[in-house]
Amino acid sequence: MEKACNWEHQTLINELTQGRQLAIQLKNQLDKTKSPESSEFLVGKLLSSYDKALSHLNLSASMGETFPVIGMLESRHFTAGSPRSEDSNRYSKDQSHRSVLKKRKILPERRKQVRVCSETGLGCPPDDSYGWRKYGQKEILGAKYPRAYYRCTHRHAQGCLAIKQVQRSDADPFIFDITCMGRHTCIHVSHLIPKPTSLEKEEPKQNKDHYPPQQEQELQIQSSGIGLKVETDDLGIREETFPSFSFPNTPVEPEKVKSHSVPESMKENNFKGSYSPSFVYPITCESNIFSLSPRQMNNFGMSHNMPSSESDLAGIISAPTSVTNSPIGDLDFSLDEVNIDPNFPFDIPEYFS
DNA sequence: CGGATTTGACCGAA
DNA sequence: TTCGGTCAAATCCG
Repeated sequence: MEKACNWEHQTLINELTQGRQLAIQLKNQLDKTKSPESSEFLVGKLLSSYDKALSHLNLSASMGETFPVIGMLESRHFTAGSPRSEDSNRYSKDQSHRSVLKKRKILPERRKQVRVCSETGLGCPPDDSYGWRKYGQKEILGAKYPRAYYRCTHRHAQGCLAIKQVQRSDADPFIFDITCMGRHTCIHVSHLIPKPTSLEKEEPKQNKDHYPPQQEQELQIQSSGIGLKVETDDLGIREETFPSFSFPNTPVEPEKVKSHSVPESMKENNFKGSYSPSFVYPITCESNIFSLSPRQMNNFGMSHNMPSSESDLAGIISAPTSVTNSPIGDLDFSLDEVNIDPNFPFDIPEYFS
């Protein structure tokens, strides 16, 4: 843990240092009124660096309140919100109550940023342990990417009023801003039942629907740098395995990706159109994936999608700055109701199309 | 065939 | 009037 803290500290310094250098470059560019494209690229990198740094800070600041991280770095910002008293009426079919239904959100709101670092992450938003049903998508003014609206699968069956909004960050397409509102009141079962280690089978939907409410069951993921573990309050620590993440591909235009400082290796290897549906969201590209044993990699469902050569690996490992250097290795992560699930079955279908 | 997603339309808040 | 959130019909998918 100590090592991880040092590493994290070092990474933080690196990120901030890099951000500073980029800012200087940008300043010079602006002085010389160079091409806007170049400036945009630098701004993108700058934002990315600061995002990561802030993520680290948020992470550090909330130690004890930990994050589940499967293939992403997550920072969380809780925002105050007043209770949405009329929420239970909002989805009444009675059109005469539409004025009530359309009330703007007043549910307690939680925001977090989730970083994904595989190319597939660009296609889909991160998922958590709950079953979410997408009910809308909207272009947001000033945002490059649309916002997707999800509500709990069990809304009708169990009256669960949890909803969430997912939007890709403008500054860094690897970051999803997730806003969760309401609490899950739905009952899931068997979340903690260890799943078969074979990840050849992908049944994320089924897994998703059987997770217990997180307010009742606190999970902690521990990334030991060797493997990931999930710690539950009542079951202790168990080795967690992750189903391969399966979701439809949603290509991101290379231009956009480029402008957001995606490492060359990822662009070359992954952005040429053939995304691998079962690829995984590694905890971090550099710090965790490559410390996994082959078996563990298999457990992570990435065996057939991992870079096939050492050069590929090196390419990714040495990728500049950005996707993430976040060494969240020895951090403890816990789940609350809006957290990402360790199983993280990125099965939300095509997100941004 | 049932459940999930897509997407245009609708509506209220700002 | 604009924008964001939701509805619901159409469509997709297993």
